[in-house]
Amino acid sequence: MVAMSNHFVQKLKNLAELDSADTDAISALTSRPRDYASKQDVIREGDRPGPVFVILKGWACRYKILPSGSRQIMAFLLPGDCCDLHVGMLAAMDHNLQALTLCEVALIPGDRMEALLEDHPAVARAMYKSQLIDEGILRAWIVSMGRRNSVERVAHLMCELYLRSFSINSLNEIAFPISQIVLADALGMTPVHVNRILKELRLVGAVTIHRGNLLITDPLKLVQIAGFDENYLHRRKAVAFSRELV
Amino acid sequence: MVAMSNHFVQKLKNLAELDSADTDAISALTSRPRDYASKQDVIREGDRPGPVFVILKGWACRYKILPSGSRQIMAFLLPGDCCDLHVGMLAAMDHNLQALTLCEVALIPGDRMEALLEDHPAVARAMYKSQLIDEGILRAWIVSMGRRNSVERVAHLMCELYLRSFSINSLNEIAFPISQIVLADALGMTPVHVNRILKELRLVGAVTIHRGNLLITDPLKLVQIAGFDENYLHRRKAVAFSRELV
DNA sequence: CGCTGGATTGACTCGGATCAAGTCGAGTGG
DNA sequence: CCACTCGACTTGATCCGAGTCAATCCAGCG
Repeated sequence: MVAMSNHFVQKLKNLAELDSADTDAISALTSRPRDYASKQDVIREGDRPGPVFVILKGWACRYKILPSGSRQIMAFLLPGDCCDLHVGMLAAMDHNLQALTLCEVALIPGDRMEALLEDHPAVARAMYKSQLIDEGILRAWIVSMGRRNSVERVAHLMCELYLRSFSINSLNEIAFPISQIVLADALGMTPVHVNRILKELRLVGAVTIHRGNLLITDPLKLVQIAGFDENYLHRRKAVAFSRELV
Repeated sequence: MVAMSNHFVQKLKNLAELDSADTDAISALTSRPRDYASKQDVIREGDRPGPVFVILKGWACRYKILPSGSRQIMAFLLPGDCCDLHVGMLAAMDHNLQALTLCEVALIPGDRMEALLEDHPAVARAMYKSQLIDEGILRAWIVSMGRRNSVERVAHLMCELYLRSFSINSLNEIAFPISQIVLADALGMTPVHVNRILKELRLVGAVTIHRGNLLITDPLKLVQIAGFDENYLHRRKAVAFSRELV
């Protein structure tokens, strides 16, 4: 089977040495993706979890709605990202998963996933590593919410998303398909304030957002504003920002 | 081997059906715990991760220090909790782990842990489930930081810690061995404000803290203030608060 | 061509931070 | 046994970052 290498394969290859048998097995499991429209829920809080979701194209997010009606986004899922391994063990989802753009999502049944991990130890290693990194990202998110002010918070998220999508795109400009409203829900701010902060970052020449793209005009400045340390992303070879850093 | 059942065993038993061979294997790996003094770091950011840590007695936390010097706690570890499975795969810790009280910690070497998971599938299931729940707790923490005000945030944390330590203690009162300063670092607030909030919660008759113990005087009120929904803890049989809830 | 959802900007408010004292309790040593 | 110290707790006064409320602008689209 000669499958086009997808973002998922690409990501796992960055996490462990995979041979062609490994990548073929992965490709086979992700060959029949399903489409989700922008703003469509992939799975909802309370639902019984089934297959493992793998985002092949587009952006998605995890979120919760509070009694008050306000929403908090706890994670962005980029192409190549996958949702919780072993979710099937839980009785009910404790949060929602939603497509932020048109998404291509592979659904891997729990037993097929188990078999994959069993038969391909290198894939298992990559998946476990990926899970560890995801946890690190959650922890970094908590740090941002707790101890960074709004400019720092916005800048930090941009740094993270830039590095996470670096493998896909070229330099300094990445796809950034999220509205200020979504950004506000992710950062625990109001859309109004997000708007002001973006303006500020634009005025100091750090970044600009144009037609769904994020252009980092001054990487070093952005990193400094954010107080960004990429160690929590556990990338093997640090290229992007680190080149700019001392 | 007739080992005293410890909190770790107890916790895993709540997550999966374990036979005596399973529990014996676990006990064997946790029989030589090491002591850590209060405020002592167990492992530091940047360190190469080694064994898996299991908290047998006492409280610990994960935290990060920002360039500004302020600290954010991202997780509390209670007796029975264990740190990341497979950490050994990462090159460096991205956060610190610290004892909050005198702690007894078991150190399980990576290969012994691998063998345990391999030979005892039920234990593996319990561990994976535990990891999923820990992630849910991180996500709930993000929601608190992003969208709850300080009273709600304090109340929510109390609800969570109460339920998490419920298995150990009896009703309405739990050990709560953390200072207001630590609480502030966990909730992204200042110690001064934490103090005021605690006073407020005391005055409305929801909770009191006395000599390192948390007494929940009005569980229903606390739950209402927090907007607490315990679903993210994925407990099999819901007893505690839910009895009070409609 | 009007409708709609996002982006933008201004005026005003308020929750929580900051600054500054002062209190309390557990050691600790003379 | 008491004075001293040190850390945590408590309280008040003031300040500021971000929320709230309310218009307006703008682009895409049916």
